[in-house]
Amino acid sequence: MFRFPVSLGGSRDEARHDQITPLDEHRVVVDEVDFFSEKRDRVSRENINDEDDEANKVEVKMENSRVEENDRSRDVNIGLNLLTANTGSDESTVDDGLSMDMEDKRAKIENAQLQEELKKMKIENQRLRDMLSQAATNFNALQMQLITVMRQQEQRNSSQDHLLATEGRAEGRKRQELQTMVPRQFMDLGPSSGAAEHGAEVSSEERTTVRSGSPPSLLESSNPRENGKRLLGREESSEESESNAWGNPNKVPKHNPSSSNSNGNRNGNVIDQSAAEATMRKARVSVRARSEAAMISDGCQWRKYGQKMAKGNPCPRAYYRCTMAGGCPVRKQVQRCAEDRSILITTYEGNHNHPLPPAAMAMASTTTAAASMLLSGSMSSQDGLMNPTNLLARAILPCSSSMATISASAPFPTITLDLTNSPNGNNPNMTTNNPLMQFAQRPGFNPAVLPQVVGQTMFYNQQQSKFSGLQLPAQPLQIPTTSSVAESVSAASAAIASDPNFAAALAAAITSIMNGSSHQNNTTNSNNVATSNGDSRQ
DNA sequence: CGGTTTTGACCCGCGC
DNA sequence: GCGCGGGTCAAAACCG
Repeated sequence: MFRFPVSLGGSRDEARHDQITPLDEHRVVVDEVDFFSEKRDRVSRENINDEDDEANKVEVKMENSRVEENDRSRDVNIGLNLLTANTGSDESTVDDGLSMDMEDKRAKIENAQLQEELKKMKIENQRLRDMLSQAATNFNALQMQLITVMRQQEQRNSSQDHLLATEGRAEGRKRQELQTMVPRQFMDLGPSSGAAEHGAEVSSEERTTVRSGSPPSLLESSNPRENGKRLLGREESSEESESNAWGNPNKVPKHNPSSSNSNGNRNGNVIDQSAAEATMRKARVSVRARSEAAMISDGCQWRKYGQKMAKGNPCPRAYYRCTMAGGCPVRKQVQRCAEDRSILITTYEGNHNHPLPPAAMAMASTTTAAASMLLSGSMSSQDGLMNPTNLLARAILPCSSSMATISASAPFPTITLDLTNSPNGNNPNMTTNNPLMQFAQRPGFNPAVLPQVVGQTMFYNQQQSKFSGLQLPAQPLQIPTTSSVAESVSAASAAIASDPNFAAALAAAITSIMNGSSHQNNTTNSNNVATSNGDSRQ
């Protein structure tokens, strides 16, 4: 089991953890558990030698092989020096005073050698990180292109259906055909594509407004509270559309007939869509982790804005808001588990509308991917059978576990990622059958990084999810954990990429998605998950 | 002095 | 309608 490093905490924490037993007195408390501290420390250490590394970095990017040659040449030189030192040490039998000097020289040379190696490792580390970042960027770009193409295809299909529907109304002999056509539209296109009456037009409108968020009028009309004093407090800027869409996710009515009234040209299908997207915005990802700290560090900056005593739990629940960017809608709740107070439950809600530092990407991607899986599973059972994400989930997560659970219970669909699994896990065999678990067993695997790979795939499907209610399958998600929670993105990605089982599963899942894509639509051009979830409200 | 935390009050949804 | 619980606000206190 992973034990988080601990350090002395402040008086505030002592007050918060008044439940600590005397047996725990010898245990020190930290302000924060930093899952990614190792990574950050590495970055900060590298910054010390930034000037030295810069020149090398340039050369690394230009020609890797040259770097190796240069490094090799350095090694040669160092070796020569060492040989000289050794020779000197041989002479030490003659003169002890000289021996001391030579020992010092050798130590210095070794030190220099170690520093050289350290520098090389830093350079390589940086290069790998750049490569990973570049790969992720390329992947996102390709993903967006794919989504765009598929949107265009679906738009054409919608147009054809729309044309047929119009003709069907004009020609009575085709009505029977039309009756079979319209239901298919609902089934294939989903609420997000607009109903048969609107077809591609609505789809086009969505594409242009998906990033601009909800019309302020909609928010005002649907939420009288926004007209009051609370509107003055924050997210008052209509330009911050994303924050308008996400700023008050809880304030979006679950069933919002007024929204359809405010958009008089929308039909009932859009109402379903609105409700579905309201549900989407309410999706939460809960992370359970063992921690003595008051809050896990996920790389983001949070501001506490409230604290409440939750019923049935002696520990207060703290409410945090992301302060990395103005108007960021992401919030999280932190509470200790009532049964096991060493477990910290952090519930994330919303998606960031701003760039994240690398240290924050892991957790953010984790929650996003988990929410994606949750949401993509929140579709009708009929569609769920054809849902590639379900196939993906089956491929990657073939066996059940209690490590993560999906809850459709009101008021919010929540997926819980349990990172507290003990060594005596519930089912030790599940690691042998599950490629994900297998590669997760590797040293250096960071469970928080996994969804950066898997989640990207899920993201695509998230955009296509049809919400006809929360008929969530009992499809637990397994996010395993190891002792090396703070490992780097590079190590995990390399492990992922090098695992043939995982690669096969992922390839199969992606293939499933591609094959099933012709039946999907309503994708967005945005890779900003913060907007993709929240701004498509109509 | 600006940002954060604390904390009581308020609002809203939901169940009875 | 009322009470309860969850979530949020915002003024005051706190902190670096």
